[in-house]
Amino acid sequence: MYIKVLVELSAFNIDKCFTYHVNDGLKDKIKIGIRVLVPFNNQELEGFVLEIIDEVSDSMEIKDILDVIDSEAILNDELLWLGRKISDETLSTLISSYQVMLPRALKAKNGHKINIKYQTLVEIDHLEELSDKQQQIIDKINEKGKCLYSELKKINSSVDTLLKKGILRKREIEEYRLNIEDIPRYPVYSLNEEQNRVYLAVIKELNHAKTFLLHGITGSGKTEVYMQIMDEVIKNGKTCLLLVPEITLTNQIFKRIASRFQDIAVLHSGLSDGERYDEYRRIKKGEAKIVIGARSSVFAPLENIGVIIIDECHTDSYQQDVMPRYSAIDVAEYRSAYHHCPLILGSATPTLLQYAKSSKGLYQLLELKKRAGNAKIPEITICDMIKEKKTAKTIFSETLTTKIKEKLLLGEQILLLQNRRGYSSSIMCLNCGYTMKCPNCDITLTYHKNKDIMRCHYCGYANKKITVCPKCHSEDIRELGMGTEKIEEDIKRVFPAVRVIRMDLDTTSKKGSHEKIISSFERGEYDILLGTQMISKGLDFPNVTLVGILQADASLFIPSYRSCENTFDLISQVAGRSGRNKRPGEVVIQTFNPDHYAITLASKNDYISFYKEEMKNRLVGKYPPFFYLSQVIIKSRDYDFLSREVNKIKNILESRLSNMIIIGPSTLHPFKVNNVYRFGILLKYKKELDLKKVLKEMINHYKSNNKIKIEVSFNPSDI
DNA sequence: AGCACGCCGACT
DNA sequence: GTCGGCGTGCTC
Repeated sequence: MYIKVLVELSAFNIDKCFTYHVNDGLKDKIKIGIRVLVPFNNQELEGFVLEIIDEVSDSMEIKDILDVIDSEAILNDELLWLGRKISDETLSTLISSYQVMLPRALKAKNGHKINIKYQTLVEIDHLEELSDKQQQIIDKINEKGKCLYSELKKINSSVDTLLKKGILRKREIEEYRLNIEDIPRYPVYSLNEEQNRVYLAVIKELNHAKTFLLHGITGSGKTEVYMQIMDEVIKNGKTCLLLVPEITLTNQIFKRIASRFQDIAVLHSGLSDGERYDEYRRIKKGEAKIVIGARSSVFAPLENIGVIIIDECHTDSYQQDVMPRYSAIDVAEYRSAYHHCPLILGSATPTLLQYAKSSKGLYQLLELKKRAGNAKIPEITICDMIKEKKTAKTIFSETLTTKIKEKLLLGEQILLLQNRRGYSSSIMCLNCGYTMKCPNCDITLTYHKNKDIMRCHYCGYANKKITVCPKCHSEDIRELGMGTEKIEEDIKRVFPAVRVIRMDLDTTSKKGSHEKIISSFERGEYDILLGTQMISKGLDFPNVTLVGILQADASLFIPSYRSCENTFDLISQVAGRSGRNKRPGEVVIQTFNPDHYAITLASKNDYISFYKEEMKNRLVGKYPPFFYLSQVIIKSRDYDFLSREVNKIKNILESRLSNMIIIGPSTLHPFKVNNVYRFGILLKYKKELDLKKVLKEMINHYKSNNKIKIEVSFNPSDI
């Protein structure tokens, strides 16, 4: 018996099956989709079995596999197919496409072992005449149905005697590490007319692979609609997959859904490897009816999927920006086709591309234009910081300061958004203008005051803050710009009695800290939640009646064709956190550009006008949705070699691709990450034609050259 | 001569 | 990715 094995290494030149021989001892254990251990270039590597064959034709040297790792296939037919599809569509290695679908415990990778935990269950085998003490044990088992050995042992030690006599027997069962604490009860709302229309439209298509765009303003009750659809799906004996942008949201949404449904699994980056593996096994065994999770949960090994829902579908966290550069939304479409089930994309601010697709009829548009219940749309004030600047001594305008004081008196809560973490955005010498940069990356270091270090937000490099300029030896060093850390300091200065909690990448790096911050704010232990964009999406705090956006311009002037869209999204989303309950909400937007259309239209909650306005710019600039925009990324540690090669690549692309606007090569930002230099070539096109073929050949041509790496990012969100 | 280091091709 | 083969260049 011979097998074709895809080994664990992700490089284009070995991303193919290698043939191995299986000796008779291991023959019976071989299945397609399991992992095996194989010798490979004087190493031992793990790999996936993709094919089983009886004979080999030519006389190449074939080695024996060393061992079989799994008893059951970890890649089923659907996942095997999905992996091939993703690798074809995104020009990623096949192995990376399979690895990304699996929890760390099941990836083909030699080294780390993540165990399954077991518990010992005690069951009754038969009955006999027993002593009182012994009878106590039997009664306990009868009462509870099943009992753990450890529990019984606590009652009295006769359990061991009973086991020895064979009256009781032990059985090992798998233990799941994730413990769900008490789930609060959430009310079941009946759908209003608008919601009901959406519900019925989806229900009608439950057996079809149809994609819906649910455009519902913030607070319009999308979650309730999702739940009622899921209810119907489960009644039909099928399963549901719900994707949310990040961990912050998983827990909040999880609690709401868990209060109504059973058999839910969660998958997100906040879980330990062990917990994640447990959740994965529960799903695989069919014990979970609903899976809630972030991007990679789109690969959850659910069978018989009845609906896939992607909440906040405009979010760029559904795009992975390392190999395989897939979009969870695309993958969801593949799976919806496979399972013949609907896919619902929900958002208050769909991307222009998504909305354009719905106007073209590629997605069926569903709308929710009213807030659910009696909640009102928040009142939004735009605060012109040019006028305010004259009087204000802090980053807080007078308007915002007054409103914060008001809300504090009323005992209501406030959300403040500052989309930049750390203390200051950079450190500069005022004498010579020198700014501190990361030695590995082409990026200015951010000052973090509480640890008194300067940190690179790309590679994590950290160093003590300088007091003397390394260039001119001046001691006139200043911090420029403001991050959440500095704002927190400011808040404490301006509002001394206020209880403020900060939520950003730095305060949420510990496991479980997301949940801690959110629930303590929810319980009213703090007045103000200050954070980066991680507080902007989906959170639902009934007592928040004021949202302040401190520097709304920050996202407006980053050099991206999507900066206006991003600004509009951010304002709309965070504004939507205000006044979600009985009391009306307010929002203050601080900006130096009070007349910018992204800001004025967001303040009026006018998505359609923004869409129309922004579409004009996209047409003029030949940007999506009018053109596809993709990027060829070329990386090397060798700067000279790279700069020569990128021009060659551009020339080849130009000669091979017609009907395409080719821009570049230009340096990516940051140019250098972890001592690897990076160039990008932009491709704008209306029709793909033979783009993938040409790019595949390009990758093929360079695959044996390990000095240079080429990757392609189709429709990336970050340019 | 002896070996450390970098480059490069190959890996079933 | 990482092993080994080979060449270069430095040191004993």
